[in-house]
Amino acid sequence: MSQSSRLRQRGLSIGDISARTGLAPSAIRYYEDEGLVTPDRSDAGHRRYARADLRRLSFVMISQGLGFSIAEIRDALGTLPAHRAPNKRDWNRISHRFGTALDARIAQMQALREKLDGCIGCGCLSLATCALYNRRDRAARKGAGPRYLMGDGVETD
Amino acid sequence: MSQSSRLRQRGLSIGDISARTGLAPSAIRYYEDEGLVTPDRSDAGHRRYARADLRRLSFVMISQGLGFSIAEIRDALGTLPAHRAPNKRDWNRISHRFGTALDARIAQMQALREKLDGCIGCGCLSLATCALYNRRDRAARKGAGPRYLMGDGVETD
DNA sequence: GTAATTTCTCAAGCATACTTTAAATCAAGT
DNA sequence: ACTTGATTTAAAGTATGCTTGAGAAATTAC
Repeated sequence: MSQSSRLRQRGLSIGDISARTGLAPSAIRYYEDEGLVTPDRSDAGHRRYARADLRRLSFVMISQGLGFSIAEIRDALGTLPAHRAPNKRDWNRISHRFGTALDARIAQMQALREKLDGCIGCGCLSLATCALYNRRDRAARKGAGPRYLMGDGVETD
Repeated sequence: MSQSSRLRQRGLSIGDISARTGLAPSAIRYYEDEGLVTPDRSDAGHRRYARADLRRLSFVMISQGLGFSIAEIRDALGTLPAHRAPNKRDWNRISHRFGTALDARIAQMQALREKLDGCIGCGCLSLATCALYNRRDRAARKGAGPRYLMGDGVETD
């Protein structure tokens, strides 16, 4: 590791950030392209990150893990104060917001699960009449959307 | 619609299937490329579907809505009897399997939600130490994975 | 001082799940 | 018969979230 402890002139290098977050440098650069972090530049044009960016990026990782898209994460990060490092209170507010959204998703999955149960029971898996299968449910999915947290396969009982 | 009622010589056209399932012809062809349906061909090379394919495709739609990937759906369909039209019992079995997988996903989301709560409480959203943020959780996501059911944004409380 | 490592940018590639487009053929209606 | 509409193929495009590769410049290590 370059010299993460001395912090060089100003800030951490992308390698330091990569080592500390576990994110690949390419991913970190991609997040910058997407506006999730905006590091300074050294005289030579190398990225220099602030310590606060570590927390910012870990929020990104966590949110990704929770299934939120880059766009959603960008929006959430946009609510953080611009000219001072976010504090604990700021992060709690933003995390709480995601927690609420997560609850909504869980509730929706449970609702679908119950509908599926209904379908299993009545054997109606036939379309037009099936409660699982209607425009509302399908129209609710927009774009390629965020990824699933657990891509676990279908396990047999 | 061509002549869906008379069934022509043998089976339904892709247009009939599209009209009945709501799927775009391009999607239906794509599902064929992916091995989810294997229609016959007319003398001229046009696809001819059996009635059983309607149920098969609605299963695909429902499963997609539940967040399963094409690969998972293909695997599940692979367990259906090959040389007779699947009956109610077959569909129930396969649906039940997906229901179980869905339950597992819900449970995992709830676990993550609880971890997030813990993080909000302790303000630990800092990385290495955060329970939400570890290789296990992240490694569990494979590939681009299936899409979310509801791409609903983050709503404010 | 020199070699090895890191970083830089930009473009292209990969996976998933499709849609769109183009040019051609087939089927249906009148 | 002729026109309109449906279907065919293969290839390319779209969106998301990155990774990989190439070539060059900067930095670090010895």
